[in-house]
Amino acid sequence: MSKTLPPTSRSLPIALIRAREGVMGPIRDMLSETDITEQQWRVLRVLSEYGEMDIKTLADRSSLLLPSLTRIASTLRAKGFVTQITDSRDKRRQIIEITKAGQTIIDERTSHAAQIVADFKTLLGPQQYETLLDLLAVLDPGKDR
Amino acid sequence: MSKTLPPTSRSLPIALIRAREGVMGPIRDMLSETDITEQQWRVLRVLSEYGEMDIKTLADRSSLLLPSLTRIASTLRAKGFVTQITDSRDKRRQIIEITKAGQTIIDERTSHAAQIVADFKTLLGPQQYETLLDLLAVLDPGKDR
DNA sequence: TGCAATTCCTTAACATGTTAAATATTTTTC
DNA sequence: GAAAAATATTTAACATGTTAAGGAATTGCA
Repeated sequence: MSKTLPPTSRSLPIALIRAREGVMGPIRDMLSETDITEQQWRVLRVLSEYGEMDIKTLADRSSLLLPSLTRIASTLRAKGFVTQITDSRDKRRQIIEITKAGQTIIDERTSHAAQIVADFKTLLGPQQYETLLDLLAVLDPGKDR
Repeated sequence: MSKTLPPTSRSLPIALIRAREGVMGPIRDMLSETDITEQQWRVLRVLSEYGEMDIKTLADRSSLLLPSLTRIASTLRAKGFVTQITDSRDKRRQIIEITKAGQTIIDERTSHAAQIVADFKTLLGPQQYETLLDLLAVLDPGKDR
């Protein structure tokens, strides 16, 4: 049983952070033309893909913590990109839905975003790209979702 | 040329975030026994590994942005885990060094941290663990460091 | 040499991450 | 059927992420 940490250059947490920086760079560049953040983009993407849902499910699917999402939802509401209503059957629940304006944000940039994804697939090679996603999924604490 | 985004469940940025959550979980549990954060731990680790350095190099090696590190350094200074002095030859430069107390924080938890790393290596298999680090390195924007 | 460009770091402002506590509503239990 | 337990969300407080601007010191070059 080793008692030595790997050099920080081979540290898994740091490697994950740096890889994320690398991937998010071009995406952030794309989003800089808009007034939404990376997280707001993610939320709109999930809403666009699945349709309306309660805020907890939304947090889970967009990998955000609830307190963050509460704030983000309020920002997106102010920008007119989502609506938020109280569920009539269970008044604890907040239901979020993407608006037409929100959907437009997604539609106008889907092609560009897809190109960025394609570039990374090319960079790694399609095979290794899939391998990477599979390996990352093993580390996902909520993979039983 | 596809114009469709992958489902968010197969999105590389999201997969990276979730994997990071999974890896950081046990590390955060470990750090919860202390009063330092994950980032503060990373900074102390780098300082312990490389010795004293200017704050910019430290930011680079610990994958933090300079404004964050300015604050973190000030926190660590207040806790007595690092010292910070102005370089006498180039008075723009701030030199950070880990203190004995800071080194103790690292030493007392290295074994536990190494065990966490070992567990992930076991989970993935040593082979695939190396593969994962290699693939992540390809995405690292600063890999020429 | 003197000043404009560059470099290093900090500050500012706002968004998100993270944990804990608070609030409101529903469900359970006796 | 009312108090207790559980659930869904928000609020609070503090740390970090991110981009832009500011301040101090050094460098480059006319």
